Amino acid sequence: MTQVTHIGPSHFNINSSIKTALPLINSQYSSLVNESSIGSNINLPFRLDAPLFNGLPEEWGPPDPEISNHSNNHMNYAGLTESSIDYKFCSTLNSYFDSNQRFGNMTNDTYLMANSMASNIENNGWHNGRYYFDGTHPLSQWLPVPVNCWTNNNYIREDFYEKSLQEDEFKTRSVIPSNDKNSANISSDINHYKPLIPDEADALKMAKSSHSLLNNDSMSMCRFPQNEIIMPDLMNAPSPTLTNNNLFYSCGDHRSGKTEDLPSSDDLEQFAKMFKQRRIKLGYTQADVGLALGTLYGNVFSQTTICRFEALQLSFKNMCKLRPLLQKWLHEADSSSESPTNFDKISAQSRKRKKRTSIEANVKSILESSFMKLSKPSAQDISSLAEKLSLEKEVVRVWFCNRRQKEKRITPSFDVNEHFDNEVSSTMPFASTTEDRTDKGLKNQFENHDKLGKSAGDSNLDQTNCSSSKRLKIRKETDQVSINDENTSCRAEFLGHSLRDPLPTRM
DNA sequence: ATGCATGAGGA
DNA sequence: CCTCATGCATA
Repeated sequence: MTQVTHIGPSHFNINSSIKTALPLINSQYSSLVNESSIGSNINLPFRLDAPLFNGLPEEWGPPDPEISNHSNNHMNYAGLTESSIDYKFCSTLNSYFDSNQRFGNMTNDTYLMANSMASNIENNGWHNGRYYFDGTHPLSQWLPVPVNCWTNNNYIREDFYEKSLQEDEFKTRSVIPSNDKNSANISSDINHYKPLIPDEADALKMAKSSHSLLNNDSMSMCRFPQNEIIMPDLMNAPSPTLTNNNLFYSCGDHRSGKTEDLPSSDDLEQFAKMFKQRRIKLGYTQADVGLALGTLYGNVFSQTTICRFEALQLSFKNMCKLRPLLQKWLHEADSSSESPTNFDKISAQSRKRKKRTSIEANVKSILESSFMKLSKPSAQDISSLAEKLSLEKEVVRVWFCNRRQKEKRITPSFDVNEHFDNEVSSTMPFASTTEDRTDKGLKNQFENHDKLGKSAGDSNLDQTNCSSSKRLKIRKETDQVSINDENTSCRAEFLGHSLRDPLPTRM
């Protein structure tokens, strides 16, 4: 099922983006709810029936009175200027992007908002100096400012800000500098100001029971032509990538007209994340899923495999293969309100398995270092190594096989390497984070794919190769997006932030 | 969640 | 012998 929702145009009147978008969102939402299959995923950044203040969700709360005093702008809403409201909107979105449910629960309305903000930024001089540039205000921290202009207690003057936009030192600002003493009190928590998030069940209930609310004036207020934006299908379509110019999709590979729609690594990553989240919410274990796949589609899988899928620890190809199955299962599970089903145990146990040999740490590290030197040792290499380590040759051989396989996973774990990487990583500017590792792993895999793609005319891998390279590219863009880019400026931050900054605390 | 293992399919 | 998908058994 490909759910394509047309709304539009992409650049609807932004000056009142929220006010305008709300009814539109609501109408979108109501139609989404009719699509039972995805209804349960809906998660709005505010309650649909939230009391409105001046046309905006009241739960967004009152402003900091002190800050409002500083504003010499017309107050539209609770002391915030219209632009600030837009900004809040943006930060709300960022919070969503940031959170684990970045894509899993992101819904069309969110995309709509994102697009609204992007348009706003692009077309309407969104950052025209009417914002609060005070680091203490939750809204302001998302704004790009030159580092040297950022002070905690002063507002940046409009002209200063304008100027800053021209300058190279323009930096994104997603984290309040720690060397600013005054900012100590506003560190991480406020730094990721979070909107109130409705309880999911409530939101759904509300949505389902309030069609009237959604349908009447929202629709009539929606005076936009219906044909420009194509909304992504949340469950099936390639997920959006916020790193490129188009907010709405990171299309498959279109380079050769054939066999497209192989998911990109991003897609897989997002799907896996979403999948896990849903699975847990639905109360299934990894093992349950594996068995269910058997009863449903004849393909039983072990807990291990499901686990690895969720952790992106399979090969790219393997991930691609499993995804549709899991997707299908998710649909089933999502729609049928049944609790975990009873499953028929399949108990065909084949011949006895070799007792698992456990390799000692020190031995392992020797293996590891020899792997670094030579990942594919010859039979002789293996024998001699085996002898040296007093291991069975077969064990060593298998170890290398497994090690190579591990190397090819989408997200290889680097635990074993750490020991050897110490020197390298200590020279790196940042502590090694999970994300770093992920990137490293991904690159690794891509490199492999690239090689493979070139060396042999292996058509199987061609596609893999494409998406991999693409992904790499995207990654790179992401990395640079905040540095400088004429037409990205604000937008870049908006988008870039969502992919790179630490997860918010509350949720 | 992972380490060591199996077995199919390929050169 | 290798790669690849996959899983038992265990940390």
